[in-house]
Amino acid sequence: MQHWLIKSEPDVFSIRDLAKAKRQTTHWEGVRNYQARNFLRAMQVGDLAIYYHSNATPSAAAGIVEIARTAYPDPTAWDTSSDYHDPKASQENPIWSMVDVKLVEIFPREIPLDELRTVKALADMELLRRGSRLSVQPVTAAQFRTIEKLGKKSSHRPA
DNA sequence: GCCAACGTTGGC
DNA sequence: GCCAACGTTGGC
Repeated sequence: MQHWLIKSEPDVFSIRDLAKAKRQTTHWEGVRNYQARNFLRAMQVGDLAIYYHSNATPSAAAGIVEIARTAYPDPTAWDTSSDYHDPKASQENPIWSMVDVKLVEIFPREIPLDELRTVKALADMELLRRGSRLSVQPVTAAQFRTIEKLGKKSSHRPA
């Protein structure tokens, strides 16, 4: 099984919006970067992903989702009324892909970016690289487990 | 809202 | 194929 990290701006679609969605599942539409798209296409049903809130106050790892459907054409690409419209895309040549993701859990405690940066086990993560903008990225199983554990911790204080 | 870093576009 | 100009991302 593979592990991933996907970014969403909570003002656009937060993990709480996902919790309210039908079957707690949504289409991961709107990816318009080739590297990110190729990662979407590599996803398998059952893969797990960290749900990261970008452009947030603060930006933070917010929970976990699982891949519920492998990549298929993203219809917003050829929808002229969509914010994600791409004039080069069409039904015959979709160009862009999306997957379906299903909520697994909202962390009891969000892990802010500031804190992620202090964790040695996460030092090599793409997310933490200076200038990194990739919205869909692989993480190692070890990195995934580290973030999962941090999310369960109630606080920094001893229990 | 600012702006650094990055990806894409298009002229040549 | 180079690279300047432009648009976007995302932290702050």
